[in-house]
This record gives sequence, structure tokens and C-alpha cells, in this order.
Amino acid sequence: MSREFDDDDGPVTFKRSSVSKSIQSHSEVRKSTSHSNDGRSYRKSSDVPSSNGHNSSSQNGKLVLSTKASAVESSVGISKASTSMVYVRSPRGTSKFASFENKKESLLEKKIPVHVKEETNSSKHLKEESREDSEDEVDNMPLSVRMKMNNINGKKATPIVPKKSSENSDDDIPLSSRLSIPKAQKGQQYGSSASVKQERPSTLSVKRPLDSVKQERPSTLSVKRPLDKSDSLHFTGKKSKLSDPAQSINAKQISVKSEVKVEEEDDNDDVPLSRRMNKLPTSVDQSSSLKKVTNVTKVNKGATPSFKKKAANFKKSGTKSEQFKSTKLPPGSGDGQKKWTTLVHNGIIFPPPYKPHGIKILYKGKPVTLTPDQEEVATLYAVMRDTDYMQKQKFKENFWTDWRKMLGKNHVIQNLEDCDFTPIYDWYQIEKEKKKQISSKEKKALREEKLKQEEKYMWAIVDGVKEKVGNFRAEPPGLFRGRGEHPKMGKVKRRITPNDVVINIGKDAPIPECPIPGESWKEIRHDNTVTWLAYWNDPINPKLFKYIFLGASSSWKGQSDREKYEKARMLKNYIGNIRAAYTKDFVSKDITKQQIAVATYFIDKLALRAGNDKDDDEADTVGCCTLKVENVTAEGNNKLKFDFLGKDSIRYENTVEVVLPVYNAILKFQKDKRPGDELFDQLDTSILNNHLKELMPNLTAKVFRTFNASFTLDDMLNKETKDGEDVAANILVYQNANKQVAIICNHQRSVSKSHSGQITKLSEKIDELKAVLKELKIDLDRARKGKPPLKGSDGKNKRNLSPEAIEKKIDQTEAKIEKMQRDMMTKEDLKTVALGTSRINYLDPRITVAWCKRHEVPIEKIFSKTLLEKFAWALDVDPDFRF
DNA sequence: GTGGAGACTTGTTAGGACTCCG
DNA sequence: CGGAGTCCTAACAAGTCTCCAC
Repeated sequence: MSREFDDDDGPVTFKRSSVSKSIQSHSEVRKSTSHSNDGRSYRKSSDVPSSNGHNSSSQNGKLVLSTKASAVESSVGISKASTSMVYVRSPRGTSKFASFENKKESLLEKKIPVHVKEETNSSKHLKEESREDSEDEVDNMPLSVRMKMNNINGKKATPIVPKKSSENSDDDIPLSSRLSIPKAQKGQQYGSSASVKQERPSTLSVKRPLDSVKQERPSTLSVKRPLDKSDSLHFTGKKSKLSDPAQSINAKQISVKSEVKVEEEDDNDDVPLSRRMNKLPTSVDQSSSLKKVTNVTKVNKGATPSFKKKAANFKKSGTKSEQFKSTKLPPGSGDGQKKWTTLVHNGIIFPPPYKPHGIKILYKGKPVTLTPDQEEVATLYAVMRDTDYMQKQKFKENFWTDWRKMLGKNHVIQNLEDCDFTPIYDWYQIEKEKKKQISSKEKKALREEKLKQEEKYMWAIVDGVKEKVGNFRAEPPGLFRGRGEHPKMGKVKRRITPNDVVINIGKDAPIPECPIPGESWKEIRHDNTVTWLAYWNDPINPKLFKYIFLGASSSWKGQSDREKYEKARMLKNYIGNIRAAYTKDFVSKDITKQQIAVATYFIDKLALRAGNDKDDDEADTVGCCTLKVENVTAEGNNKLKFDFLGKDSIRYENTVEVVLPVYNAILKFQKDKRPGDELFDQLDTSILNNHLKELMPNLTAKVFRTFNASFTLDDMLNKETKDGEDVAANILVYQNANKQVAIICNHQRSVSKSHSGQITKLSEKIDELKAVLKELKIDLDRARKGKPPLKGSDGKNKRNLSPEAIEKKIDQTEAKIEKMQRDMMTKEDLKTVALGTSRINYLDPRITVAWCKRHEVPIEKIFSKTLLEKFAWALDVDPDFRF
């Protein structure tokens, strides 16, 4: 089977023998959860029980993607737009959003011509793409997969230029030719001997069978529908209308009529978009592959929140390349480009002033009176008694240093050890309890009250469009909870006041009223090249800023999200050449080149982060460029063992088989170095990224992670989803794919406190059921012989059932047991794997949406309400979309 | 090319809301 | 209805990457 085959070379990034949170002795915060990815961890989708095992029976058939286009009339904003559009697959295989049909008919009609056009284009494009895909897939796959394939397909080297679709078949060529390795030899390079084998149980690995990679997507192609058909419609309402000019926001600025607004929007919106597009490589304009990308982008554009506008643009914009060229601007982000024309908001809110409780702590057994300020900080500390931080010396030390400053040198309290915070702790527990006791009615009332007060801060109006603000609260005072062994943990994070806060707002917008009487904002700015609404300097590290941005559902975020995924998709077209290039450099005489090559290989193969340099006053964590000698161990047989603390001090532990030149290079880099020295001493992220940019416009290290994650999802979904399965089974497939991505990206979570208890409970229940089963079997036996059932374990008499009835019961019980066992395994399996992070940040939502459409899975089963809002830009993707 | 400022994305977790089950 | 378990989200920490001055 191809699977077996794969095993050898499979790059499969991730067979992690054990992924565990940083277990180092010192960081007890993270529980050492070696999540064993032993056989259990990876099972075929069908074997993987869903943790919550829902079956949504509700949607057989048509009701799938629902996104009610009610957004249009929503006056309050996206949040109101109910996402329940009905996605219907028409007989032809085309699909449409039913809601459009009703509500938007006229619009739709108008659009038709455009659509037709688009359709033609897009179908062409799709065809091209599919051909390309099938032919070039090798190149596109994440390294892991790909490496396997190299064994098989030798290719000629070509310069690093995106492949044109017409040249697709040559695509692969470049790689090999650069290597000037004949096919057969190539195999050697990546082949069994040099393959990227991983030592983990094969079950764990994310395998991508070669042939599956090549597999085409037959039916999908035929099921075309105008790409942006629904787009324009169903999202018109994404941005809430201003009609609900909440609060003090200057209603004048807001265009009142939706029509007008749309127009306005168009204008404004386009600018940034097109500009952004410029960021994409212009150099490659001509290449068809690039065109492809552009095209896609363009099409997608239609899917952005303001569809009408986009659609209009399309009409106007002519050819893709035209459009592309037309918008030339310097690349980069946050880069001096105009992001908005008008910006209105109400600033931010601050936590209420501290209310002293008057509870005294004990010092050497005696109550001590504290000033409100001192008491506030003491309370912050007291309340953390049950956290792991209390075991950390550094935490206490830092706290004491800061608190002591507040107490003053001559204070009665002279050391922390003699302080007993129990009275405050107890008081706090009681307060918590009281809070719990509040009736749900009262709670609701309180919530509503709060909401009312905050409503005006929740929205900003950007170029006439009402958008949700992400976080509009100043952070309250607290003790700094750095992760891992952060040198600053425990420091007092002082209260932020308006004097700390810089506001960014439109020139003509009213300056937000300072919510604290007698104080004023630190500064008012009118910088339309940035998207933040406010910031203050982080009191813990004044070099850093804390920003207030728009929420994830805003079009700013949505656009950059889309760009991110488009860039990752573009990498597909370059990846073959990139791999060829770095493979060649594995043996470069130029040590910098060689290090770049090996680092890129790790990033591609293992989805490592770039690894920026860090200051001493941060936790000691590393990424690819900052790996230390001791983080990688050569274990023989071309195996490298990685073990280091990455972002958030999460431990990355993985043993991988690499190609021989890489293995040798690592030995060379380690030579004559001591622990603590950098493995890639000639490298840093800027050198690496500068190099990557030579290979693909705007390419940076993190793009590989996005690419790897999204590609894997797309690939697994398409391989593992079976036709005709019910929704529950499909969801399992999705969860499993999601899980593999999480493993690749090393997204971990701590095991919940109640985990082991839950497992115990489950297995007890299973045992019970097994006992029942046993009894039933005996009864069946007796029933067949015409005897009455034995008394139950409770001593009661049981009903006399027919053998058939008993058989039925047995079947039911067996099914129940099976389900519970699967649930239990899934639970165990996922106890340390966090699926959410990749869903939010790494998986192109269009993959998910398109898959849901194809397999009639309601999108709500996969995306929560907020994710649906965040991914509004992706919801009307064509069902045929492939990453 | 280096280092720092600045802006934006990615990541984990705590705790509240919601759901399920008896 | 209440408690346990699950799901979601807000909060905020910690990354990445760009730009710019020297």
C-alpha cells in the first residue's frame, strides 16, 4: 500500500513520539503530558470517535451551510447576522444559497452577466488548477509528503520561478535537475535510505500516500458554479449598518443609507485591497501560475464582506493581470500604507477603581493594616494561592520586590515568608461563593447592565462601516503571569490610566471622552497607516505595546487573513523549486548557505517557527534559528532528536529521520560547540527571511506553517472523507485531520484537572455495561432453551423476553460499549492536543467551508459562532475549492 | 548588518455559558 | 432542576516580521 510506502520517506512531519508540554522540572505549570502518539493516536478517521459524538441528524441533505443573509438588514452588526444560510446542491451539482434566491433576487439578476463571465474564467482556472494539481502535486505537498514522492518522480531542475500551469509537468523537474540527480538516485536522496522516516509508530504519522496525493478530484470539477455568485450578496450585510448608531459615535459620519454606504464602501475598500494585492509578487505577473493565484484572489475578493463592491470591481477591472498591475505599492504590512480614511470610535474603558475590603493580612501572626494600594497588591497575591506560580521562587521574589517598594523600607513587614495572606484568601473565597449564589436572573440583569455600559465602546466606524472592536478594556492591574520560566513573573502590573493611553482616530472624528474625570489621554493621533485604535506601553516591559485593534470579524482582519492564506497557497507553486534549492545547499561550501538550507528544511519539514532572537528578560525559549546545540541530538541512522522549549515554553519533542546531508550538516554545525551555543550560528530570522524572499515574493518562515497546516487539512479531508457517510462520521474525519494539524504544529493544552476522573468514570461505566452484556448472553441462552432469565444482580426478577428481544438488547449494549470505548480513547487521545489554535490561525477556512458544502456537513458543526463571523469572508467559497 | 521600535499574528488558559443527563 | 462535563470566548502573553536609523 502506498501508505506503507510512505512510511519510509514520508516526511511526515509529525510523528511525534511524544509530545509533551514542557516538563522540565522547573516549569510545573505545564503538566508533563506526554501525549503518546502511539498507535492510538492516529487512527483512521473512521475509527476515531468524536469526543462529543454528536450526530446531527438534523441536516440530511440540503441544509448545510447556513448563513442567513439577514446580515443585510442587521443594524447592529455582524453579530446579529445569523449565520444560517441554506446551502443547496442543485441537481446540476451547482449550489446556491437559498437565501439569496429569496432576498436578493434582483441583485442576483443584475449580477448574472458578471457571474457568467466569472464562471467561464473560473472554470477554466479550475481546470487548469486541477490539472496542475494532479501533475504538480509533488511540489505542492508539504515536505514531508513530498520527500517520499521524490523517490519516485525525478525531475529536472529549473530556476526558481513559479511554475506556469502549462509547464506544470515540468514543475517537478526543476527540483531534481537542480540536484542533478537521476530519478533513481533521487530516490536515494530522499528515498528509503535517506528518507525522512520517523521513528514513531507509523500509526501516528500523518501519512499521505503517494497515490492519494495524485488523486484527482473528479466530480468536483464538474460542479462548477459561478465563483462569486453568492458572494456579493450574502455578505453585504456583514458589516453592520450604521443604522444603529449606537451611542455617542458621531452618527453624521456614518452614511445612513445602505445603498450609499455600499458605494462608499466600495471605494474605500478597494483601495486597501488592491494595495494589498500589490504586495503579492508583481514580478511573476506573467506566469500563469501567478495568474492563477491572482485569479483566485480576485475571485475571492468577491467573497469579502462587501461583495457588491467587489463584484463591481471585477467588472471594471478587466484582466487579472491588469488589476494586478494597476495596484502597485510597496510590499509589507503596517508599512505606511493608508489603511483608512475615516475612523470613529469611543476610546477604551478602564476597570473600576479599587475598593478596599479592609481585611488584614497577618505578619508574624499579627494583623497588619495596609493602605488601599498596598492592600490591592496583597490581594492580587493572596488570590493566587492555588496556582502553580506560588511554587515558583522567582514569582515570589519578584512580587516581594515590587510590593516592598509600595510598603516602603521601614514598613513593619520585612519579608514575605512571614506574611500570612489567608484572611484575604478566605475573604476572596467567600466573595466567589457569593457570586455563585446570585440567581441566574440577577446574573443576567447584571450582564445586561454591563453590556449597556460597554456598548458604546464595542464598535468603531471605519470608513463609514461599523465594525466590532476587539478588546476595548484597559488591562486591569495584576501580577504578571509569564509562561515558563519568565524572569519577570510575579511583578506587579500596575493600573493603566488614561494618561498611559494613546488614541488613534480620524481627524474629523470627535475625540473620545476620557472616562475618568480629571484625567486625559496621553496623546491623540490621526495615523491612518495603522489599524490600532489605541495603545499603551506594557507596564511590565515598557518597550512593548498593548494595542486595541478591531475584532477578528472586521474586514481589516479578514482581509489580512485572506492574504495570509493566499500567500500560503502561492507557496505551493514555489515549493518544488525551493526544496530543490535548499537540497542543493545542504552540501554548500558556504556555511551560511548551508545553515540556511538546513534551517529551511526544518521549517518546511517540521513546521518549526522562525525563532527570533530574544532578550534576557524573556523566558528562554527557541525557534528554528535560535536552536541551541543541545536541542538537537544526532541519534544514528540519520535520526535527529529535537527537544526544546518553543513559544510559550511549550516543549517540542520529536525524533525524525532526515536525509543524510542534513544529518551530516548538523554534526558539522555542532562540532566544536558547547551547550548553549547556537546551532545555526550564522543565522538569524532576518537572514533567513531575506533569503526566502529571493525564492518567492514576500515569503517568510511562518508561511510554511500555514502552508503545511492547510495543505494537510485539505489533503486529509479529501483522502479520508467517504461518500455517503453521515454527518457524524464526516465530523470525525474532520476532527482527525484537525488533530493531525495540531500535532504538526505542536499545539498543546494541559490536561484538565478532571481528566483522569472522567476516564475512570467512563471505564467503570463500560465495565458495568460489560457485566450487563454477560448477563444478557446468559439470558439469551436460557431463553432459547425456554428457561426464564436468572434474577438480576439486584436480586429482582427480570421480564421474560423472547430470544429476539434479548438479541436486540445485546446488540444495543454492544454498540453502546463500543461507542463509549471510542469516546474514551478520543478523550485520552486529545487530552493534550489543542485543536482550536490551528482552526483559528492556520487552516484556510475555505477548505473547511468547501468541504462542508461538498459533504453536506453544516458549517456550524465545525465553526462556532465567532469563528463564522471571523471567517465571513470565506463562507461563500466555491464547493470545489482546494487549497 | 544590527538593533530597536512598532505593528500585527499566534498561543494558552481561566472561567463563564451552554448542554446533557439523571 | 442541579451538577458535571463540554464548549466558547476573553484575556493577555509571546511570537513574527517590517521598517528605519545608524
